[in-house]
Amino acid sequence: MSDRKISQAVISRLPRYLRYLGDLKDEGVERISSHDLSLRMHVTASQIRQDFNHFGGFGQQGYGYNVDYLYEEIAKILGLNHKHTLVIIGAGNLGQALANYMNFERRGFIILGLFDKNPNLIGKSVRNMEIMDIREASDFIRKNEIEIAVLTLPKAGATEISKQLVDSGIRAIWNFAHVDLELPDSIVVENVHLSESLMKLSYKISQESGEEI
Amino acid sequence: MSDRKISQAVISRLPRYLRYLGDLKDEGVERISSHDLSLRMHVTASQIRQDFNHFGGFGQQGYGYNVDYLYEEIAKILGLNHKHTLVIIGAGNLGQALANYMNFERRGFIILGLFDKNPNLIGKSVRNMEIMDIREASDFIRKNEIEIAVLTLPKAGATEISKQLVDSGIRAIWNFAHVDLELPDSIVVENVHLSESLMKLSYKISQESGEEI
DNA sequence: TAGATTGTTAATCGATTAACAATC
DNA sequence: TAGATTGTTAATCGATTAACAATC
Repeated sequence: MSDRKISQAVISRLPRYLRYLGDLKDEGVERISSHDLSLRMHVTASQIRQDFNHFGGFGQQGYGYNVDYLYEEIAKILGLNHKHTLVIIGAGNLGQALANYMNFERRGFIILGLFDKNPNLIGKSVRNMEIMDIREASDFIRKNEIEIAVLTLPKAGATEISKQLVDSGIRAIWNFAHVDLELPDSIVVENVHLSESLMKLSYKISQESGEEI
Repeated sequence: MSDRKISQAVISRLPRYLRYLGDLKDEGVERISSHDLSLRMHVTASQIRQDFNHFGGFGQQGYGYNVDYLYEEIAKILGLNHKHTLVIIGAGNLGQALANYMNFERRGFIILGLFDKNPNLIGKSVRNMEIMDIREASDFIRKNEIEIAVLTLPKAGATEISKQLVDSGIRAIWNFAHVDLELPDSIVVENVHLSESLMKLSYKISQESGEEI
């Protein structure tokens, strides 16, 4: 299926394409040219065509791209045609917020369990799920063949726990902890470092302020 | 101060440098060479030196970099030597989670208000702050000269509200809504699109599965 | 002084954009 | 058929890596 090694830059743009194509679908638009899409997205038409052609070309000369078809194809490339099971490790504010984030379910990401080590949280109910003791996580993951672990716990515990998760058969970690996890290459890690994002914002503000110098 | 237009790639790496330097400080390490840092961070020493030299060079031949000094300099570049005031627009799960995220305060990001349009949330207390009616946001921002707005509300309202915020004098938006805001160039926008991050994770999982083909 | 390591220039690599022939 | 627009090759641009002279 896959023409090995699509660049990270291309992958990062796919979800955004999907979003715009979803909007077009909602507007009832049936087909779109790379040119018209480029105007909406503020990227070059050339880049759009290059990106799509990494996966074999979904368009037709003289016509453009069929919106529905292109949407489905990109969704498939992103693996959104499969269901994904996940657990949330760390049921603090962020973990609970993500658990309540309904949109994930819509995309096929099914939350099956929440875990924490804090006795005050264990047993508490979030979205009809009881928060479980983190010591039960390994068994749960094995039994339910969980694919993804969402790591929403403090830096301190993250490295240690991530190794246990991998030993339990987890295949991917969505990491919100402020550490770079060192795990076998076969384990997929996607980082969301919120504080780093906020620092970038801060940098840009400084630049704006100093502009007139 | 600034040698105009540092590339986005360089900026994105600065917070990570800061994190590693913080760890080194905690370990009591006084100085480090680009080579040793490159081993820890899994990047090339060349890139490290290039990155730092965009800002004028913080090292010394034959010695390396002083950890404390380098840490302070990068923090300054990122604008972390100033306090930043912010409000959270949208006090749902995610908004509340961010409000409770103490680490922001430690970095000088001071949360001064939370707003929502949901009457069930207005008046509720989060971290000793009462959630206010979103209709009061403009006045509040003006009166308190708020710099940053954190947008944690559904796609639907985001575009409209973002314009009001800008009219009220907001200078930067940390955007968690799944839209690309179209605002004047002088307004700083930093996006955190969680669902796009999750899709990238999903893509990588598909790649891993198909690897043996 | 000799050794280490930076700052910086040059070489390489990869990603983006431009151009155009193929084709619907 | 003529016009539109893709798929794809070639040109450009930018970012990363390598190399080394400067210097602490």
